[in-house]
Amino acid sequence: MEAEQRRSVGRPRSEDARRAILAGALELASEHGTEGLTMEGIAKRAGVSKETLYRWWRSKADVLLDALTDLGERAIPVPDSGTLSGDLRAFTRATARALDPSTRQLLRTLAAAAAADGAVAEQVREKFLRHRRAALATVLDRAAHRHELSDQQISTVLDLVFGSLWYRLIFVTGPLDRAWADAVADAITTMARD
Amino acid sequence: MEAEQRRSVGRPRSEDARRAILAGALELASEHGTEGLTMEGIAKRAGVSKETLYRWWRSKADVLLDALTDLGERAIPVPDSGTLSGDLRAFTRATARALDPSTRQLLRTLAAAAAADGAVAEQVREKFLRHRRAALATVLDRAAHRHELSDQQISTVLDLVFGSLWYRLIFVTGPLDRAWADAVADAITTMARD
Amino acid sequence: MEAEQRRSVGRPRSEDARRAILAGALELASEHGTEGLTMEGIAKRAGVSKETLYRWWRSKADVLLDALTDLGERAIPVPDSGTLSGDLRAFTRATARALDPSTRQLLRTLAAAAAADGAVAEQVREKFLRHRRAALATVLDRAAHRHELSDQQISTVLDLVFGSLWYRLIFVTGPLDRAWADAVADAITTMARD
Amino acid sequence: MEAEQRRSVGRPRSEDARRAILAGALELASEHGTEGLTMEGIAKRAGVSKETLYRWWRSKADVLLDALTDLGERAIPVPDSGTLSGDLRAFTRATARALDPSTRQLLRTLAAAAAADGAVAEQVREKFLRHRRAALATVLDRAAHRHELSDQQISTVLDLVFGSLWYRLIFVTGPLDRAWADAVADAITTMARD
DNA sequence: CGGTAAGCGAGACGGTACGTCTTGTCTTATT
DNA sequence: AATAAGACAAGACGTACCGTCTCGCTTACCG
Repeated sequence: MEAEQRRSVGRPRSEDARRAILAGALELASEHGTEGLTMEGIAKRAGVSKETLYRWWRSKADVLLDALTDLGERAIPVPDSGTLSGDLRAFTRATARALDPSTRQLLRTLAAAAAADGAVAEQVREKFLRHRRAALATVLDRAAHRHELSDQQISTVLDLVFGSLWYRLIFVTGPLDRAWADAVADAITTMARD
Repeated sequence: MEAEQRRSVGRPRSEDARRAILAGALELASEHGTEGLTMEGIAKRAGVSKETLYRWWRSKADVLLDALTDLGERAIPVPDSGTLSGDLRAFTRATARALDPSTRQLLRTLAAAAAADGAVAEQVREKFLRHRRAALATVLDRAAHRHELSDQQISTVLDLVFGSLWYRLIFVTGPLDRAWADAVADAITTMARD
Repeated sequence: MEAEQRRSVGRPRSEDARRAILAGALELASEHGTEGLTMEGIAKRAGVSKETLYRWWRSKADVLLDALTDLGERAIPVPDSGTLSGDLRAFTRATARALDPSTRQLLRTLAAAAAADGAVAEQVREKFLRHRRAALATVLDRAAHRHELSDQQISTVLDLVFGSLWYRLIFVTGPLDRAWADAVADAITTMARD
Repeated sequence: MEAEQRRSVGRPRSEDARRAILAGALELASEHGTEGLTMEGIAKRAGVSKETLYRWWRSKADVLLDALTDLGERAIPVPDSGTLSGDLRAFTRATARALDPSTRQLLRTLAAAAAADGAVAEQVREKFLRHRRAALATVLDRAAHRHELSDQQISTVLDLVFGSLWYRLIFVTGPLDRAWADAVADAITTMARD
């Protein structure tokens, strides 16, 4: 509807440029982190003029967020083993498995941007964290229906699980491996068992 | 010993400059966050030349960490109410109480620096996080002795509690108030009750 | 001829656009000089797309010259008082009188373009200077017929008179007023009197 | 005096950088004219940062003028043959001889800058034209003492001679060679002869 | 009278230069 | 030897025009 109503006037936006920019931003953030992520660098990597970059995005955080949206909206598998314990383990293990080095660098860059600027933090919440939280919330809701967990606990558990994850990611207080996944899942399960 | 052996030749280091720099860095980080924290700005605020700044510190993160060391080493009260539940509540509540707006800005700036650079993350861990973890670890150790908690759970609980804290601080997923303090304390207590 | 041979197919060129562009260019050059004369600005002022501008003119100098053609081809009154002295005074005085502030700005802009680019200089010569030189040459030719002046001197005198004019216009070494007009006319007259 | 009072504090200005910048500006202006003279290009050619450039000069016109000052202050030989005719010929011929292609390009660039900006025009007058006018004025003064010329005519003659020169330089209405030099010198001489 | 083709507006695009800012290093004279 | 003062090379910032491009719409003519 929107697209049809907004009959395009003028040269249409280049989809190639858009893709190259978002891909370039992801690459730079993955490879060189916050330091390597500059508007100048993104433009160069994408073979695009700065003008074009600034026409569509206000800042590098804006570009990065847009680039991560796909990744953010990618369907997150919601395990359903019938027990909270099983579901939690499946979720945390899958999460740990997804964290290859370049993804970690990417997420650290994102965290740095969020920590540096409240407006970015809000965007990260809306465009990125929300989907992950929703996936885990589904699991927890089911557990609540089975009376394995109280409703009030759900949001606290969300913070505990994701908090632990980002905390380790940012400050590297320990590995984010299968051992971590199981420890967190077990801790929450124990907590839920009353 | 060290000081006496290193018989100083030439002009001694200015203690005034050192203090002014660390104080200035804290102010700038508290007031304007990552954006406002520049080596240039710190030097100006402290009435000191950039040369002096770079002679003693390599980067702004280095200055900030040094400035935060006092704050980091300030004795953290370790509650002892006789129960894990009481101690946890006391700890989380005290923590929440300490988080006035400027401290939050400061900690967010610190988190941004750590997320951006692994070397900084390590320093933050060693010089800052360690003390807080040690304080909470003392509480948890006591609980372990009373068999309220298993030894393996301790490090997981540390991550859960501090993870939740920094997660909220960075992404602002919710307030860090008394309600948060109690919810986290209760969750951990429930978990420990087997 | 040309127009009839080139039987137009398709939409005819917009005369409105052409006029608006030339008028806009003159205005911008008069008001803001070289600085304010940009293709972007001309298009905007004329309410025309850059495409249209570039379709018909290659550069701003091109537009400006075209815009000045009317002014260049406007009949320049050739005085005929019967004496070289009278004719010269009439010519230089009329010239000085025509130089209101916005015209000066315009001519300075033209001079800047000519000085910056030899191709533009040639165009200025052909489309603009030629007419003025022809007018003065007529006066001088008559004087030569009356033996007030030798034929070889004519081109030198042209350069002296117009040189003095542009020199003052560009470098502002003095006013271009009636005093100047008379001084130049008298100097040339004296020279011609052998 | 000045230099001794202004005891330098801080790192002294780099004389190498200054020279490289002025030389680079001259080269660029001589080789590529107005088009090729950019602050970015000067910095690059001089192996200097833009910061340094902007620290000492506000604009390219400012740099160019500074670069031309040496050339402007270079002693201009004042001929003294005893007759106005001889002196004038010597002066105009020497001037024409000095105008090699790269100098012409340079002067055209200067004229473009002056025509484009009144403030630059004033600077050009003060720092550049003044010396040339003074040299010719000396010759004319001598002629006035010999009663070959009236005092009032002097400034007019200055404008006529230099006007003719710059007019040909900018608009290329004819060559600036020995023939031009003699024609102008003769015209002025004739004029002076009453 | 409907097809065809150039003109036109809108505006995106890759570039280049602008003038400013911060970084980390350096070179002085002073303390 | 440490300091303040401040110059320096490097390079990113965000903006402005450049000249080109790609659309869809308009306006004639020509068959």
